[in-house]
Amino acid sequence: MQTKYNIVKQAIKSKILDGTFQPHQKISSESELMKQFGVSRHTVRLAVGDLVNNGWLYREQGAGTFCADRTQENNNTSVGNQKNIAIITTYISDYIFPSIIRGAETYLSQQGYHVSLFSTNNDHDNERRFLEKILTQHFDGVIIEPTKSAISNPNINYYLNLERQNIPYIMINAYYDELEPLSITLDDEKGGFLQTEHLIELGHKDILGFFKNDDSQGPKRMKGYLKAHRAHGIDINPSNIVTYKTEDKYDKPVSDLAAILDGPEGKRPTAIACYNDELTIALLDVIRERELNIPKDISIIGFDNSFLTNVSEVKLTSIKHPQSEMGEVAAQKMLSMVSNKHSNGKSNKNDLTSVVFDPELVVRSSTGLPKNK
Amino acid sequence: MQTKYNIVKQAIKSKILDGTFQPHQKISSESELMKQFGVSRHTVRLAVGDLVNNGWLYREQGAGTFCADRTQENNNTSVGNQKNIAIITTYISDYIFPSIIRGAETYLSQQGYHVSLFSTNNDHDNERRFLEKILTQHFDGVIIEPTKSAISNPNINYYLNLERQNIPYIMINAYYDELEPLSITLDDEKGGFLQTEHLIELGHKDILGFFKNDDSQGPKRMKGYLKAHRAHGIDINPSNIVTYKTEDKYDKPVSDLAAILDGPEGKRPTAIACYNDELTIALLDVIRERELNIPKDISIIGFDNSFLTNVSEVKLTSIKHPQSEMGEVAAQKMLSMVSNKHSNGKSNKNDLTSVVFDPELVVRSSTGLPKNK
DNA sequence: TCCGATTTGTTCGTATGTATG
DNA sequence: GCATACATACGAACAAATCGG
Repeated sequence: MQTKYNIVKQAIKSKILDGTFQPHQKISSESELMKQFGVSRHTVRLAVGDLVNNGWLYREQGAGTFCADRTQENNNTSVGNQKNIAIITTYISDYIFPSIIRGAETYLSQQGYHVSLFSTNNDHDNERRFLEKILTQHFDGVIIEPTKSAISNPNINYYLNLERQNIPYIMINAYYDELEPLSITLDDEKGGFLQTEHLIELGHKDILGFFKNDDSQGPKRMKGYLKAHRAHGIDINPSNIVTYKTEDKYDKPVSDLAAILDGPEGKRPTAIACYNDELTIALLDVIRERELNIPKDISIIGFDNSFLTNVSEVKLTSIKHPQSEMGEVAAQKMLSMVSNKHSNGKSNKNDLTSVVFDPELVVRSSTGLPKNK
Repeated sequence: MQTKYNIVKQAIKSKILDGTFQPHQKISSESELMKQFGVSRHTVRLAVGDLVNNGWLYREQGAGTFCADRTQENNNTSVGNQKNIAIITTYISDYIFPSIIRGAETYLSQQGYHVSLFSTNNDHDNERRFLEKILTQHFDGVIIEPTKSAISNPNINYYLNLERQNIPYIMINAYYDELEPLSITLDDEKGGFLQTEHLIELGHKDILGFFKNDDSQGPKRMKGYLKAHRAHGIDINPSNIVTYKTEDKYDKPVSDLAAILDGPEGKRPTAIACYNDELTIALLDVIRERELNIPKDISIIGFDNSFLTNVSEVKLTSIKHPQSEMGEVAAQKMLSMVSNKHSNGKSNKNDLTSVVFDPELVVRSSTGLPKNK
């Protein structure tokens, strides 16, 4: 329910949580807020009044409204033995995310932790909402997959606030470079390299590459693609690289491939390297429609070695992603960070280093020798 | 300082303290208070709003303002704003479960609830462990998908204990018959009927049916399969029914189908009705290996209308399962049960009835006319 | 010390939206 | 469908406290 006073309320709360308003600092006056949000004084007072009631602000007649100091309000911190870990991912129900989550959930659950899941649907606003929730309510730690990790993140302040409040967080799959956080990732560049090298070694020289470019995995995989070409002394045709954003994933790559396949036959690529298996499955339909045989007419390789490699008539060659293992490792690290926090200080330095998984090539039937070889 | 709203406030508070207003009793309406004290509505709302904030009253739109029950609000003061709902399913990361969970999680999260997930992996011991946790720690409600709902449940006592402790629970997908709980399900029998009837109407008379038999959905879908045969006056070949347990789902149906397809051609069924899409995808491989064309040589129909209907070269005809909608409805009902508990008693009877979703047939390319027709 | 500008506090009026019974 | 009751929102006025000059 989006009421005006609620919008004002959330906006003020956000500014407190992201550190714009520091404790005991004066916030905007009522008349300023009226202008800012284009609402009546009544509405502003409702919003501010709510926040005062919940301990976020305090008012002083004649002086102004001030940010409250919530530093040690947490008398309820140790609500018994209720330990909470949050997992934030872009999606929870799609593709390989369920596997990653399961790996973490199983471990955390066994260790007696409560696990809360949130999915940002690749939206920074949602990410902010959840970070606010974590800062507000009591959580012992967060495992987070960054949203749109390739572009600069508007919620950096919230992460810094997590650090200030001593709430440990771990990033998986990717990380925001500015933060240099503890992270559990796959070596995406090497993965992209293995993908392309496999095709090159089969004899392909004209390899179409599809890469998502709004998370940081995409550019890294593309870098591997380029490196493999260079390492084998093969020229790269710039038009062989197609990039797309998450919101276009259902349309752009499909129509781009269709255009290429319907173009002059001589210029048709003999192989395709895909950002992931999900895209590969989508592109299969384009190839089928044109009655091209895989891998005789065209080879195609996926990424992540997900369950999707196995659902179609063509079994996909792919690159192994640790999936549930990644989740489990993240969970283990998280718990050792949580216990370190309590035992205050030094610990196994082992536990506090980032992990980079090594990708492996898994060959199935979607890749083969090029036609004219 | 005697402000008008303070006078009103004190007067109402007095009536609560001297027992004029008993817990859950409706107090005077805002317009009545306006008359009584000769003040504006705004002033009344200020006074009442303060009392609501301090837990003396609660308001219900359209109904009135009521005296709160402050009898055992002791622990509530600090922990009270942390609302916890548990979701227990057999799996969290597989198949359609992520979608169901997402539907519930999104709604509960929006309403400010804290959601904890647990997966039993179809094991009664795990189910018991989680129920113990819920009984021990503070949870406001549970959304649960029964584990092995077809066979008698060893944890019935735990459910009865939930009732005794006044912790509301809702079952989704299936329910333990003995408990007669509030449940959100799909009409599985009708789904099975639609599946089979679709094949019969296409002209199939020899229809192989695969049904899981350790959850209650399986037998119901099978019942629909049988009913459709009877409704169309078609004899049922007993050997056309294959049942399997969850732990055999990767082996038994596949080997059984292989044996049948490798048998005498005359006795080969012309169509297959599957317990769900996941099984359907697995069986596709068996059919492909024998180079049979779908749907020309054999039709196959799935169940749940999951994302798997769309990943293969053959797009699966299936039966629609509400998935995320089921989760959301369960979450809504859960919250109205939780709030009823607090306002103690009467409520919309609407909210407290079970929901049975109506399945729909979704036709794609995996079903067609039988060969000799 | 007083003034005036600013800021929050109290109070009234009015209107429309939405849930309940 | 209708009356009732609470929810949201705009406008206006005056009071009381604060703060810099």
